This record gives sequence, structure tokens and C-alpha cells, in this order.
Amino acid sequence: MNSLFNFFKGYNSLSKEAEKAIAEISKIVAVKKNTDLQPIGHTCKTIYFINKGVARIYYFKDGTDITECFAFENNIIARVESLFTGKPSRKAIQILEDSEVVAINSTQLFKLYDKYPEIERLFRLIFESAYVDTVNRIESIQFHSAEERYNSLIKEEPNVLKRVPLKYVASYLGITQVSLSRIRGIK
Amino acid sequence: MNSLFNFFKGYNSLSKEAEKAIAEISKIVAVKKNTDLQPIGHTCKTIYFINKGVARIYYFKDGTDITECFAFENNIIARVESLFTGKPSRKAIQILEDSEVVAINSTQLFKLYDKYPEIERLFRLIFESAYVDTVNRIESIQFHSAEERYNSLIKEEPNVLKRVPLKYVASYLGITQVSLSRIRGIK
DNA sequence: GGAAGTATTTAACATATGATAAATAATTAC
DNA sequence: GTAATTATTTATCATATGTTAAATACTTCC
Repeated sequence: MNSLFNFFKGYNSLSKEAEKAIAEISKIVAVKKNTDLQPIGHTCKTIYFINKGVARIYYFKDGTDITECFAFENNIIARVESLFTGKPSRKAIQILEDSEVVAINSTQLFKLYDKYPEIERLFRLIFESAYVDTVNRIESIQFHSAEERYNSLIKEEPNVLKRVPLKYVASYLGITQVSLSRIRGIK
Repeated sequence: MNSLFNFFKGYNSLSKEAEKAIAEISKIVAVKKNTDLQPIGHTCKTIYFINKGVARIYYFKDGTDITECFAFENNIIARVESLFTGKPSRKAIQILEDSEVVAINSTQLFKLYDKYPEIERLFRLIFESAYVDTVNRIESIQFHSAEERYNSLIKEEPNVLKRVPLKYVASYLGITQVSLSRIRGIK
């Protein structure tokens, strides 16, 4: 859990007591490549932290597999559109390499918010930051060409291409795999 | 301020004391059409609530004016990528009709979070909800055609077209004004 | 280590949206 | 109320990305 608590420190330092409370509702899980951590249709009740490995959120749009986002080591991944609404998610979380993740029970976490305002603040800050990333991503999708988006991805996350099949990268960039292949061919 | 406190009730009911604390750091402002509430380059230190009127967030991308979002009556508008990072915003908030807004000083608001966890929770819930909207908007931009996006906009926000110049709607939809005009012409 | 299954690339053609320019329509200001 | 400005539409042409299909390349598994 150490890397999880280190990750937290970047947002809000917790008291030992609060850390203990979070540890009690979390567990470390080893997950095999290509397994779904949480399936489509399931109401999200877990926030995951990636200790080792890669995960993605995906869903089906008209029968084709769409990747919403990736998460690598030392990052959190959750289907917020379900987590924050209590509605079943149309999305799934899939593990892309043999991985080790920390699973935090969100139902119990939200209960801790009453007793530990510092925990509520921590997750407020984490999700505010994720919200900002999402706002910035809209701009990237809407006003950059596929090629520009590909170039900034390899610049900002060069590991993605090494660790994730290109077909998943393509839908993350909002294009078909064929288009991605063409863009890569140009260089 | 009544409509503001009613808006809050949809997220987290506040004690009278907390309401009073928020009232003390807020003021009602009348704003004329086409004025910038906050200019580009300014670090966002105000959260606005629209009592009456319409506002938009916009920025310039390669010299062209891009609308990021609109806000109508009984909604909040803020440049979160500045509010939550403390960095100057590349975006501005503009009023599109003679309007009345409530301006909440965010520096003072964030200070209230320590004394009133209920206020911190309120804004956590407000922004979690806005975050979910943003995640859903990505899907809409990425995997629906311009025509589909236009149709769902007139379905979900029919007022937009009546109250907002089409050129602003076009960039909000991620297309040029000419394309929007063509799409409207088809029907 | 070869067969079967997956992933990636390449090619040819189709189409939605962009860019530019010009025509109308609506608004604003004196 | 007319002129000036601004917003919207229409038309033409250019281009990025989509679609389909087939060819390679790479993995996985018995």
C-alpha cells in the first residue's frame, strides 16, 4: 500500500489514523492480463490504484470496442460516471498486463468521509485534478487533428505504444485502427 | 441569493450558518450583454451562478474563437482548469444577454472548507457532477457525427439556439459555422 | 515448432467536414 | 430610418478520416 499512500501525499497528506482506515477497506489484488476487473452493467463500487501494470476503461459503441482511457503505475482508475451517480456503468475496466492493483471499496470510502474530512478532501482534490485533465482532453479531441493527437500522445505517454495494442490506442485517439496505421506510416 | 441556495439543495443541504458564510463572500452583479466577466490570462478566483441570463466560456485557438461551454439560469460556471490549478486561465467568461449573476469568491470559499465540511462536501458534489458531464461530453464529441451532436443539442437544450448566436454554437459542437449552417439546411 | 488466431499494415474508394468566397439577412448605431 | 456592421447561408473545391478488403506480421498454444 506504500505507493498508494505516496500517491495520496501529492494531494493531501493523511494522518496515520486516516491511512489505517483506508487500508482497512482496501485490498491488494493480482490480476492476469486481459481480465475484466469490472464488467459492463455493473455499478462501480471500487476505485483502483495501479501498483504494477496497465488498465483501460472501455465500452462498446455500435458493436465496436472503444477505449476511454488508460491507467499506468501509480495512478487511479474508476468509472466515475457510475461511481458518482450510483447508476450501472456501460463501461468496463480491463487489465492489459499481468498487474497488481489496490482495490478501494468506494461505498465504505464514502462513509469514511463523515469521520475523516481529510479523506474527503483528499479524494476531492484527486478528482478535481482528474476533472481538469478531462476538460483539457476535450480541447485536444475537438481541435487537433488525429495526427497531432497521436504525436502528443507519443510525447507525453511514450509507454502507451509499447505496452498497449494499437487497436486500443486508435479508439482512445478517436480514430479507426486503419487511420492510426496510416498516420504512423507517414513518419 | 435564494435561487443559489435552492441550487445547492440539489447537492447538499446547508445549515443556516453555512449559508450565511457563503452569502458573506458572494455578491449579486448585473452584467451587460457581451461583456467579459473574466478576461483571458486572469487566474480564476470566482465561481459564478447565473440568476438570469446566459454565459459562455471561450478561448482562442489559432486566432479563432472557440466556445467551451454555455451556462443558463440556475447553473454554475467557472474556469476549472484555472480554479483548481491556480494557473492563469487561457479562457474567458462572457455574458451573452443582459444578466444577473452571483459571484462567489473562490479564495474565501476554499477557506470556508476548513470551518464548514458541509460546504466542502457541497462543492465536491457539484464538481463531481460537472466532471461526470464532461466525461459524457467526450463520448459525444468523439463518436457522434456533427449532425448527431446538433440534433441532441436542440433536443436537450432547445433554448441555446434561440438565445445564443449560431457561431458560438458551432464551435461548441466542434465544427465551423459553415458546417453548422449546412447541417441546419438539410432539415 | 507449426497451426490457428490476432494484430497491424496497405490499398482503393467514399464521405463528412474544412476553407474560401460571395450573397443575404439581421442587428446596431448614429 | 438609413448606413454600417455583424451574423447566417449557399456554393465550390480540398482533404482528413472512414470503410472494406486483402496482405503481412506477430502471438499463443498444443
